[in-house]
Amino acid sequence: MPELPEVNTFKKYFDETALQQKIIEVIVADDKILRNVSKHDFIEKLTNRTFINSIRRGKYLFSELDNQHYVQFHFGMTGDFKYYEDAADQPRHERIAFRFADGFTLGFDCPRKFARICYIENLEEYIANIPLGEDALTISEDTFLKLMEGKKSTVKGFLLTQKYLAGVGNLYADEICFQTKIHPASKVNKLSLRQLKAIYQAMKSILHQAVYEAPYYKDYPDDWLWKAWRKEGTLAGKGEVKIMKVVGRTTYYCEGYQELLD
DNA sequence: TGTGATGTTGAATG
DNA sequence: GCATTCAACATCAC
Repeated sequence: MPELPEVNTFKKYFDETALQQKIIEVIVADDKILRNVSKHDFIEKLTNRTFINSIRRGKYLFSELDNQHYVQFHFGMTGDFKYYEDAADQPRHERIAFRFADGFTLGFDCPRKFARICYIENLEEYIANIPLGEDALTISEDTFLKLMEGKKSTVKGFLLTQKYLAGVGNLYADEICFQTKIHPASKVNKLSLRQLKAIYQAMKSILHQAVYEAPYYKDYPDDWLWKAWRKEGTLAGKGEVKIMKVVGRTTYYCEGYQELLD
């Protein structure tokens, strides 16, 4: 699930459940998703600490501890939080869990272990050293246009590259292309300035709607490509929905409706 | 049974 | 060095 809007939902969930509570126990059932820290050190560093804040950038969630260090949560493809009291509610693929003083537990569920959890002592320095662009929700049009300038990659490939801008994933990239009537395999350097600006505007509008107006997929507007997602067929007045691979990712687009500039 | 999945990365290539 | 592509990662659902 987790692209920018979903991670934003995770942040809200985290803030509502985990902040300002003493962590009395850290459970590491599987240390595969711990990256720069050993299981032993992670447990030691977090036990008896308290989360006091969280920051989202792109698809990353950085949770601040009361010693000004941070825990990074990246959800990979299948990461999710679950806050529960009864052990029977423990998620099936819980890899890491924090037990709080109030008896509740925040579990990090992740069937496919593509998630990454790190311990960060200096957040600014850390972010400066990973290839992570500005957040897609707040990046300025000027910066966005400068980034796209002269790029030979496909539009979709550009939007998915987190070092350019952080937060757009496979499904939102398709939606942005659909709403701007641009084929996802079009080359960035073949687009007009008007089209580049349209991509920026569509990205802003789509992410904004998803973050602020549609907390669940089912709430998305009916005219989004999403509604036709996962099935090929005719989209009223817009043509045939087709599936192809672009930069190795499954891509939905509307043939004849989205212009291919190659 | 085989296939593919909403993400990232590091090696390979141009 | 830079831009870009692609296989690999681990597991499960269809």
